[in-house]
Amino acid sequence: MEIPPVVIDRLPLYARALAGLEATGREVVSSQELGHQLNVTPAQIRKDLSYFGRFGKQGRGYNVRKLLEELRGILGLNRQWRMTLVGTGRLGRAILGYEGFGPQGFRIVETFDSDPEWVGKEINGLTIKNTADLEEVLRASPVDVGIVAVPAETAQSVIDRLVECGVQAILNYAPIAAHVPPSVHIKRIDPVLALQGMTYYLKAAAAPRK
Amino acid sequence: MEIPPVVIDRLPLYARALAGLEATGREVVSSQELGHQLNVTPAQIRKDLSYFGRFGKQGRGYNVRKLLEELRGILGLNRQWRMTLVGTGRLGRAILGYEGFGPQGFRIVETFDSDPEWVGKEINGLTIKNTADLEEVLRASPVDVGIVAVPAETAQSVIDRLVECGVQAILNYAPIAAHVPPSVHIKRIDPVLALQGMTYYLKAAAAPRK
DNA sequence: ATCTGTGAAGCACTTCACAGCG
DNA sequence: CGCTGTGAAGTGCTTCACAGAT
Repeated sequence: MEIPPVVIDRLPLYARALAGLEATGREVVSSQELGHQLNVTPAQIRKDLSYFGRFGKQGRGYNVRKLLEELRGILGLNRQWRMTLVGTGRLGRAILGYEGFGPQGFRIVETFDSDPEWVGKEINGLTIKNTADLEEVLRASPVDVGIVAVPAETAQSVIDRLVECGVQAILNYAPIAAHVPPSVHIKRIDPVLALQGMTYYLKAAAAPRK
Repeated sequence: MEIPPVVIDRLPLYARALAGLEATGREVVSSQELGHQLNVTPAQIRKDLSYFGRFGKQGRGYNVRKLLEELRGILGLNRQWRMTLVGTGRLGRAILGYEGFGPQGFRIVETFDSDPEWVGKEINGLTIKNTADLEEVLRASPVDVGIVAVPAETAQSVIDRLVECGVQAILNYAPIAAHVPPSVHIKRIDPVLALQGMTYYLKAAAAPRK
């Protein structure tokens, strides 16, 4: 069956909430309660889950541990995912230092920069390699995900090369709308776009200028 | 007229592409070319713009400078927006150092932390204030946007307090689904969710484990 | 001849509403 | 009796297709 992409995007949200509930020792949860916690309608949650199976018990709700395990299986969260970071500028180094990836099974195992000043240096236990050697390094040490944190001008070419290396998922921090073949998944992390999408609604009620 | 939210989210994308074209001296662009650059159908672009007016010339396309100016006006990108950052941990400090906000008119003018170790210290020319004094500080120095970079446990309470201070837009880096009144706009920046939404598609074709 | 602006058609996602099970 | 699972109805967004402007 073909699952709507929006559904896939909500599953990690459910998984995270369930992990929180499990940590508190909660055993059962209803779609109503989960929905309230996540700002999602209960019907939406039930419909989303119904694409994958029947995980609940009528009259009771969902077993927290069991549903979490199911979602982890569906999303592939039970594995370790190998990632490469390209670009070790300010932003790239912040990504390298981000503590949020590891606990969720995402590990940066290779990192690249094109500045000779940085190549060979070590950050967080990783030696920065030369972007020129990307293909060679990734051939010996394949990764599942590419993280792009290079300037806008070089981002598309870096993405092309990652795709050429067989990388199927890319997290793009560069402010460009990248082109990738249909088989490759790419998501943009772009705080400026997020802000600009909100200012539209603020125009009328802007805080007094100082 | 009520504009679909997805339309608003695409406008900043158009504005960015137009700014790029303007920088190269381009005077006219068609919906076809813009769409090709951004992976958006030409019809979508024309429809989106038609919510706000008739900016193009039939047979020719859109004047780059004029359309960009229109979009800036619609989105409120011609102003300076005052922001506050709450949380100066690793992530918060990276946000403070991010060079992408300033050129787009977004300026962090107040920053807070609850750790006495950090309060009073100066980063990037900003003195870190005590989160306990949030209300007092923002009363004297109101902001348009709040950026939340505190741990998950305290994020909701910080968001509540920002809302109480009249902040109408929030950029949330904490891994929680926050609750805000309908009048407040909030967007999540969450690379882990983004990754988890892609691994679903990778499960089948994962790179060989090392 | 070309490209916009736009009603109308089409598609995708969300919500409803209720049968059925625990 | 409560809560799931799910067809069917409803909603909102996208794409089509073409009249009309230059």
